[in-house]
Amino acid sequence: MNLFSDIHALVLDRLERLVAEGELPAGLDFSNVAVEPPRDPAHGDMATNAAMVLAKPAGRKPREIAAALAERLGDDPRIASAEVAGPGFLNLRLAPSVWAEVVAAAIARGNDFGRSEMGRGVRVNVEYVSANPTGPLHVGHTRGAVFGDALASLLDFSGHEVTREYYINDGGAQVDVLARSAYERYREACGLEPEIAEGLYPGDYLVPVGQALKEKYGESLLDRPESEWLEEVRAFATERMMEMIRADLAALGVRMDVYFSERSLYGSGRIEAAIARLEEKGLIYRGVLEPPKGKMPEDWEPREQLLFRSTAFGDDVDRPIQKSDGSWTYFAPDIAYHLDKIERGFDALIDVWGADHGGYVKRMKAAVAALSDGKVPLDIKLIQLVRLFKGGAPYKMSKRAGNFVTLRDVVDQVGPDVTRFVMLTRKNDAPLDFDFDKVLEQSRDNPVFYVQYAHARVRSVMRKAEALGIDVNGAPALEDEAEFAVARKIAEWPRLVEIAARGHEPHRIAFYLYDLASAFHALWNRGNDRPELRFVQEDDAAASAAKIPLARAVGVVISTGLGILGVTPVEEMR
RNA sequence: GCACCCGUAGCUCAGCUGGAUAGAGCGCUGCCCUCCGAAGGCAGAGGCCAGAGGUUCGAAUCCUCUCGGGUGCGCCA
Repeated sequence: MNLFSDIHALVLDRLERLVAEGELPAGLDFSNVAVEPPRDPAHGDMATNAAMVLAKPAGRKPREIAAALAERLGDDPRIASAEVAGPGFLNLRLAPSVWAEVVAAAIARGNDFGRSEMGRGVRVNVEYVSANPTGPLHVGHTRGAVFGDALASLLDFSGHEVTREYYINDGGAQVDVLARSAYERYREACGLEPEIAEGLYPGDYLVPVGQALKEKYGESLLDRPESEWLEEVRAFATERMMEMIRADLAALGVRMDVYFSERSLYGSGRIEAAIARLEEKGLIYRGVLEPPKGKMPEDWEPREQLLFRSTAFGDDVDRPIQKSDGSWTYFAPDIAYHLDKIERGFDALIDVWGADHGGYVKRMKAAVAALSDGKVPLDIKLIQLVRLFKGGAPYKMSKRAGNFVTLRDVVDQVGPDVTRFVMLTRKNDAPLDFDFDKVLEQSRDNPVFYVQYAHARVRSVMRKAEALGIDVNGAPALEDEAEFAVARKIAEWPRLVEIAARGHEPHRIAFYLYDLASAFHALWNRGNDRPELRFVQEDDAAASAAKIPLARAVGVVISTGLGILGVTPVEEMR
């Protein structure tokens, strides 16, 4: 039950009636007619802009149309009143019974309340994390992981068919560096002095890899040229890194459907095939790029390269797909990878990247547009930095990795639930401050606590009701304004899910849950002064039975919302 | 130099495919707690939505320009 779409449908029906009656001309476009919650509760429960949107094409004054629409809406039992206001808004007040129905519907549908059919039949691929397999995941990856995972869940909840995917960047020079770094740890394991040269990965996490190499190969790799061990050590170390990364993700509660290896594309002919596809469209040519303006590289010299005509799709310059030595740039396998996604039949692609990759967005969109003939949209979400604090002071740590704070450091300290929620308390493109102390604080200004506390209060009510033998399946009855405020918030949930899903903005769920918790706590606090508003009233089982459904519905929505964010709702606060 | 992101209360940030008098938390001011629903509650002050034009019934939101901050700019991914 989505109350807003129900009323929206009602408004459209009455507009059709006005057309049939000759009050409005035929052929009007109703697509911009909206039914929304008004900012000011004094304006009623819902407002529609229909009259203002239609005034011009209909050649009538907005307030006249609004008045006519108000009259036609009056015969629906759900509409208690319809008033023309301001420049032509129509403010609707709904019958009290409607809110009780919403509460009942939330309880009846449980964690499916708010589930949408919006994405029915739409296959979406969400690619996120995709960190180089050269070390443990750090905080930046953590935010991307949480965002991508919550977005995937949100899309699933709104009816899309979702695939969660990780692109393993195991094809470039960085995995050779990994191999050399692991080799030094191997030498160390063999009792030799490791030489961690400049540019190699110094982190302790490679020590066990070195030991494992010794267990597998003994000392047979010592004193042999790199060319003889590089490939095997690289494959071994990469596999170990991916095991570690998978374990890190698991600790955060992230589970991918597909791990796609960049390396698997090399030598398979698929990169060549992807480039050939672009070439058929006349988008590949040999040319020389202009040097970048303003910041001339020291060793710049004009060189002819193989270029992709990304400017045909809005990019600023054409992009190289081959280095001057003839090998592929990182862009080439990425093109092939995205072609693979297109060929797997996805209707929409989403990539989640760190904000430092922003300069790469246009060319990737250009490539996908070219390869899919514009049929498969690619949305790229950039994740801004996480700034770490502890007790208000900047936080630095280098336990395992040498110079950065890892996902494990964060999860071990505050737990996966807190980590996930906090990571979603900012828009993806805004920097996020993460304070190890504040996120565990039990106070109103900590949204994690505030939302969990609301859920715990609901559970507490339910436990108490059961202990007292109160019927928790009764019909809801609402009387106080604070109760209606909570019910209105609950009614917004299905609408919010669709808005958040449409915009690929999971943070909206977190903000909504905070608002819902806030309305719930306000009602709860009201019970301090007015005991008759308490959910459980020990001396009045009938009153309790009428009140408890609202609390229960709040619990349903909070647990559903937290579920989308990947956060476990708590039963009680400790 | 160019591109992308950002600029909203003292601080940190929300703000729905353009909607009415722009919201929340912190901080500030005032009132309220003599247990068992105060790990606080209620109320208030605080804004030229960076600035200037434009689009329209209507702009924080869309377009252009300016200013300020961040990120990136062949042979790293």
